[in-house]
Amino acid sequence: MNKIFVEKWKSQVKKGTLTFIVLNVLRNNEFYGYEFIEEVKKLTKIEIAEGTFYPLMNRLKKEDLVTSKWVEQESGIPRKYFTLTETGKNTLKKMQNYWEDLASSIKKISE
Amino acid sequence: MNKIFVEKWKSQVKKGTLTFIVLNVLRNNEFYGYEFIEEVKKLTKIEIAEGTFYPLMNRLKKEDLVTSKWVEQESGIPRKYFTLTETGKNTLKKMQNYWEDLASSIKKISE
DNA sequence: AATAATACATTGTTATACTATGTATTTTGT
DNA sequence: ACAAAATACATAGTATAACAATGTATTATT
Repeated sequence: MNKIFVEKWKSQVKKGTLTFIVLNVLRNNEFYGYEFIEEVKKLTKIEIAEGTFYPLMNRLKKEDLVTSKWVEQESGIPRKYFTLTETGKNTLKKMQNYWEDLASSIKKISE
Repeated sequence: MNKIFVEKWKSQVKKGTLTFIVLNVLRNNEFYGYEFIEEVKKLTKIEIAEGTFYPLMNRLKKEDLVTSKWVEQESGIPRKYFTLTETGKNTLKKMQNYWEDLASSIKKISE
């Protein structure tokens, strides 16, 4: 309720951006959820709440952009690994085009 | 309902991004709504629906990031001009820091 | 005279990130 | 040995913002 404007704004910027980040990071690598969140935190300083990540991945699965498989561990809880599908790769390319336009436009107007 | 994934995603990416664009464009210029929408379309190819713009500006006014004044025209409908406040300028700087981090992070992971 | 363009505005819908919460196992600290 | 923190997945409810649709009114175009 009392988050300041910039914090609320950051949360809004993540809408859509997170999907783009997820697909980008999965482009060349397989990850499981917990690992993914840690990885993105290191790479980008962006903190993805677990309550954001798992529903997001389920949406992406439903849209057939990613697949997942359970991998049993020698010890501990099984991990669910996510991979990009072909549809996911193609969709990512379209998103990359849009993002590049957007980022360069914003760069232009903020100079 | 039947918009394809990428179109829905573009709409989501605009959340937050539009606020950032608005504040950036108003940084050095005064604009009225209709003019602003046309200007952004030319500068960035981004189409801001009027039903997005006016509620957005009202939010920014309520947050004291922008002010507005009506300007009567010699002919035609009066125009409502928007200007950044000091709070708006300071807020914009914080947003710019975040955006630069985000944009460079995304650039990094998409290579 | 009709249509498009200019100009501001509101209502209702939809999508998504977040908080809070829950389950369960393993590792670390004291 | 025991408590706390970290690992790992998951869901329910809330808040926010973009958009479509619609509305009012004036001016320019054809």
